[in-house]
Amino acid sequence: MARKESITVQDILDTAFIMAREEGFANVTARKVAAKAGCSTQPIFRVYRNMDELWQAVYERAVLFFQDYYEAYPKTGRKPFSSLGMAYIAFAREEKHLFRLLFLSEMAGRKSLYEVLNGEKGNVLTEINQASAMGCGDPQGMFMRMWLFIHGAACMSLTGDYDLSDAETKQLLEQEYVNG
Amino acid sequence: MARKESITVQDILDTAFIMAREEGFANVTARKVAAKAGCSTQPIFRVYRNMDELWQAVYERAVLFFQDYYEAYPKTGRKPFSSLGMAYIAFAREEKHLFRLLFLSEMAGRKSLYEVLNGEKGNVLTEINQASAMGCGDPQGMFMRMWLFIHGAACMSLTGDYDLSDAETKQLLEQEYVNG
DNA sequence: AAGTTAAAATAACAAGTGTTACGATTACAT
DNA sequence: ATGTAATCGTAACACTTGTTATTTTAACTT
Repeated sequence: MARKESITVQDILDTAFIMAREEGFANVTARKVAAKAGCSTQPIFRVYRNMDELWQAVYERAVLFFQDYYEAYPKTGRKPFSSLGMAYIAFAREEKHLFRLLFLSEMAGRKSLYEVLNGEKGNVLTEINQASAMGCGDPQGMFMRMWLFIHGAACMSLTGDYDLSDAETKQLLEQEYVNG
Repeated sequence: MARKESITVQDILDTAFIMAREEGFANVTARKVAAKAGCSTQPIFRVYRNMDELWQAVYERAVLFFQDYYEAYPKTGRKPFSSLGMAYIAFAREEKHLFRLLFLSEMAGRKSLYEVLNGEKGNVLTEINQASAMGCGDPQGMFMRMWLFIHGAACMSLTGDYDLSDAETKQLLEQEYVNG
């Protein structure tokens, strides 16, 4: 019979994802992943047809990672979009490489912002309904305006051009909501 | 005496800049620039010590290009930051590769947002003073909040997640200013 | 113990990168 | 015309990339 596999799909995907997270997506190359996983490049191509497939898997893992990050983020904001926005901005600050991959890359097969935000839980819809219930006349437009604001803050944090503190972020977000 | 030069610094820099603009900064390689300029890679290394120097020159040219773009952009907005913001968002839409390079890259020697926006003309200061003259209590804070909004819209346009029309942009920007 | 078979390692290929060594070319002074 | 010297093209080096061919290794059946 055949030899038992010593490097699993999980080993490879785990390693590749950690590298994407810590060193950036561009560093997820066949040889570098193999080196970090402690094997040759061969097991990668047994499990994945080619590097594109591995990259796609890493991307999808990053989507799940973000959704978990949001779930675990403390829900202190009292206004709609406030917690979602704060989680998003904190994610940009703390997970720069993943943020770039998810929300700024030109990767083929990239999901839309809406798809990534929504996941299985439908966060955006929840917030929009909440805004509507709180008397917001145009919750869709509100979401869009809020999100421009949120995405702007996230990107500025990324480049270091302006990095809001959590308190500032919260205050600005809630103020922004009032103004809508 | 020596042979006369047939490929100038301008030839190389022009070619490299056009490539950065049309094909993206990552495609500005020695061989590709040479091919497009119709010469070997040798003239590049006569004029620039190495590729880093050429890339730096391309970057600085992009900064000037943006500043000219803003100067030439029609000043229809009646509120502070409105025209600057519209020009910035239009730039993101029309010059995606240059926008990435200028405002989202991790390039070494990258200027801060403020430096790029200000240039020699001091656009930001002008707008802040104008806001102050129009009775805005906290023009610095106003600028910052407006800019989060503007940058957010620009980045969303870049990724195609949400592309505002000029009219929408203008309306939102002026509405945002009122709310500040 | 020998044979089978899949997994993993080694090594190579082809294409790309920055960079450099080396001639050939060309323009001018002599 | 000849010499000089800088410019440019050719070719190479050293390195990286994805991918594949080949060999070695290991596990189980017989």
